[in-house]
Amino acid sequence: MANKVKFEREQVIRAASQLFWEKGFHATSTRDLQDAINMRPGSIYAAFGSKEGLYCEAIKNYAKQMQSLIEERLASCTSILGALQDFVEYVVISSKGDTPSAICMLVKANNEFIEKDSYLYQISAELMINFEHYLTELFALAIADKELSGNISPVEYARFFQVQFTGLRSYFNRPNVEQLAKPMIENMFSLMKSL
Amino acid sequence: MANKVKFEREQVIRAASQLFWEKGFHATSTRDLQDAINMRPGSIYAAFGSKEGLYCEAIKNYAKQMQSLIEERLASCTSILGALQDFVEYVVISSKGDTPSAICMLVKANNEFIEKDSYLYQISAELMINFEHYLTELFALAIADKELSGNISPVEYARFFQVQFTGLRSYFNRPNVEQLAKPMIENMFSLMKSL
DNA sequence: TTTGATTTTGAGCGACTGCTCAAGTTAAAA
DNA sequence: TTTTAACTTGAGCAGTCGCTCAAAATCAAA
Repeated sequence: MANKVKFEREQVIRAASQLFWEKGFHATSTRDLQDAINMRPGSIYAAFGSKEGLYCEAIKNYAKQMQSLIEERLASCTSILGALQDFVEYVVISSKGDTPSAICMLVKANNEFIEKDSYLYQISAELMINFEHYLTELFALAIADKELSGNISPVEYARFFQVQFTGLRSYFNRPNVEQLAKPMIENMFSLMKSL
Repeated sequence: MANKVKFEREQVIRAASQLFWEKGFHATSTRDLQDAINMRPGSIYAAFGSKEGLYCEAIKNYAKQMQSLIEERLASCTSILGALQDFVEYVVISSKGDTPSAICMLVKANNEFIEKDSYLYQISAELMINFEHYLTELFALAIADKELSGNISPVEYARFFQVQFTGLRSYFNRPNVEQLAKPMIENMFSLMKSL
């Protein structure tokens, strides 16, 4: 009995994610979304409940995609720091043209949702904390592999990475500075190795 | 002949600036502004032309205020780096409670206005470049005063500062990390002195 | 083929947006 | 005191917002 859903959920969420990442939550209208994911209001609200509900799936998808970018590079690199540097260079430099924004979607969310007890703020904060935990594990491995000194703890490396990475992405979200990216990323990593 | 304006322009712009800084441009409605600056639509549009016009004045005011925070500290400090560290500590730690957002208003603007040829994006980009120039001059003085090695150029110090500062403000725009701010800022400056 | 549960559609609701402008108020000049 | 140009007011316009829901379309089971 019954009918079957005609849209591909994963692919709809990815399309929505791109739009939300580019424009932010407030500046993205439900009409924009309808066009981007090719669904009518009724279907969208049946599937996701609200604009917030769809955004929620979208930002979780973003975080997952970010993590898999690292995982791909860990699989093909010999060193953890090499994989991370590859990742940073990809995000800040190579992917520049195909990406909706230079700025991390989690950071954008964190900036946009000012009510700290709102659901979407808390989701974005949680995803950032998860990412820091993920990085902390990686840096613990890097210390164990003698890639890093271990003079500071894994979580301190993770914080250092987050500050640098966020700062760099923000810095390169402006025109006419592209050629500075490579050397500044190299500085970031040589600095980290000297800690 | 005629009547005189009854509002104090500077003070109105400051109030608008606070609101825009907190909520961003899109999420601030003209009704919100009316309440915040205690003016009716007719007067606002006579004085500033549009919501954009008022935002423009507001963000310029923000940049000026930021610069005078540094200047105050330069006047009362013996060293340039000491003044800058004071400034960073004030912005990231001390002012936390009285401030509409932990994030720099210029950075927020840069994130929000995605059309790179829009007037407001260009204003925000210009103000950031001005700030970098200002920092560059300060670092040139710091090198001349032997506070910094001069192994890298003043503009490279300025870029380093911008990346760190933006990254830190972003990092501390979340709950339960306050006690990390002081040591991380100290690391930032001892790192800079070791470059 | 018919049935009937399920999904899709899109007109349109009530609220809110940025903004306008005719009417009212003010105060310096006559 | 009267005049009159400048300023303030707020009802309300045209457009957009997030979202609903009755009607149409779809397809597995009977």
